[in-house]
Amino acid sequence: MSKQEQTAISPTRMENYPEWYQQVIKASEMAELSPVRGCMVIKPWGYGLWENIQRLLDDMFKVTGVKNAYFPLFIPISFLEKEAEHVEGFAKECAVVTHHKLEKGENGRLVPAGRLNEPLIVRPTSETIIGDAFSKWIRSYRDLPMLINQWGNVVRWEMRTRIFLRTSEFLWQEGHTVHATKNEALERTYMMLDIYKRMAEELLAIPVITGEKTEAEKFPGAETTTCIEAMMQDRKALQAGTSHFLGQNFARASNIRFQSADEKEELGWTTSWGASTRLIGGLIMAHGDDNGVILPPRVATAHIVLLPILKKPKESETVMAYTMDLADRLRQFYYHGTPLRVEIDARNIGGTRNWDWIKKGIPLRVEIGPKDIASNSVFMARRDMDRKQSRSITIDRFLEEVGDILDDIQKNLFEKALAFREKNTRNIDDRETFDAFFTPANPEQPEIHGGFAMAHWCGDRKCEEAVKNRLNVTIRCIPFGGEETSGICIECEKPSPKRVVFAKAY
RNA sequence: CGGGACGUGGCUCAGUCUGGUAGAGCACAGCGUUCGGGACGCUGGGGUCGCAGGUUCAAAUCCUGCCGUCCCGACCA
Repeated sequence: MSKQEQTAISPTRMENYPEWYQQVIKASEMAELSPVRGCMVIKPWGYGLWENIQRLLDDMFKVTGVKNAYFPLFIPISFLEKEAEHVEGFAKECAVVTHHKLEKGENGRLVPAGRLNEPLIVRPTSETIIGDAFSKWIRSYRDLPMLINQWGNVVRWEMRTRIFLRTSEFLWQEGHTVHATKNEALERTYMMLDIYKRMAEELLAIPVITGEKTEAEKFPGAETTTCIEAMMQDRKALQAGTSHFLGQNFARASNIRFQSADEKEELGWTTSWGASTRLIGGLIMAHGDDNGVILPPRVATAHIVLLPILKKPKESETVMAYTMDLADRLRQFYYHGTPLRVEIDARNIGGTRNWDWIKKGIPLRVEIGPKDIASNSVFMARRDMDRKQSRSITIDRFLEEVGDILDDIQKNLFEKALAFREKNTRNIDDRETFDAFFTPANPEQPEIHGGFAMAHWCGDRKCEEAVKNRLNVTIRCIPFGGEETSGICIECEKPSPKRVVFAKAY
């Protein structure tokens, strides 16, 4: 065997990024493919992340007055038909329920029977069915704003699937609100986008750009779609959350009307906003390295694993007792409002045990052996640092500093990701440079290339499409903020007031 | 849905061209020796070779169809 440093994940990110992504998920036991085409099984280590994201996001929503509710999985086709653009956008990828029972057919196989009068679709999103409820719930301006969120699953029949990033069924949250005025609805749209930005940056440690989608990229039926866009380590963009201003389109379609203070009947103004299990894919691709996942402490399924060094039976008893006691003490520590999540792995399987946790990306590994106990210390390794930087630390200091250490990991991950994005974001002003930026040296086996190109765009859909056809590069968003600098469109050279974010995307 | 590759124990793959009814490494279980360590030895369990037909005395191997996975396009969170 060669003695050179071997990575736990093969291939490495540089060698083959898509394959690395799949191997990381397998090695970390976060999820796996299911027997159902395009659907995944989320395993405990992955689902734990989702639970944390869910809880923290939910808290942020509730602070702004949002309440949770639940609406049906099935939607009558006639509901989807109500909003023209909406149908256009989703009809192509709907799972349709046409029967309500099974009967024994030939060969004893079960066959669908009992055809439904009106087929149902499995929700690809719930604007229409929630709109229908809202139309009944809302009578007067006193009922507004209506602020509802639903945690659930949706189905979109995808051509090509990728675990966590694009599966036929995925878990998400969809918020739906109704307001008396346009401004209030717009305000809510931006408020929720800001929550997503905070969630991504503060909890997932993923820096994001906020902005507005172009006409071509916006949600079917929306007036405007806003989004957070993150850069993955292959320099592609990932849309990690969206918030839509729906104008009065869905209010009209679902007949959401209210009586205003001056006794007039008016149409409501609605918004919707969502974030999904795709976030987990983003987390993996933003922070993972060639040894596996690296979990940001704020959402990590577990924060710390205790690894007792068990040798001789006599010592083992002491070491185990000590380990259990340390676990208890750690669990009494509150990290950002929740008790530390501590695992104990007492398997006596040699170094494999350590590597299992490295691949899973747990922020802190703590070894406890007889020598540590004798010196009142533990041996601690941080997942965000080199393995050789493990160090001995006294128990007292560890207990005192554990929160700071986790915060430091969190901060370190964010800063690394931010530096990476900045390194791979460029202002580009001419087409030659632009095309070169997005063209791999070896098209047969494309190496990691490109990034975010901040370039001028005239606003014409045709130019956007031309770029997409030529390079498979799209406008990820028209970023908020940023200075208004006039320039010329990267495609047609007509004047443009502002740079937009061009990138290849997931 | 188009173009390409692939489908053999849990994982990675050999065997397929030139049919003779399954192999390796890793993982798993037991025992022992090691061990602040991705250890080693011995022993053992586990596969009707994606599915369904067909050709043949005989099919993982040849033929047809289907299903699934991955990559590249079209579509999308």
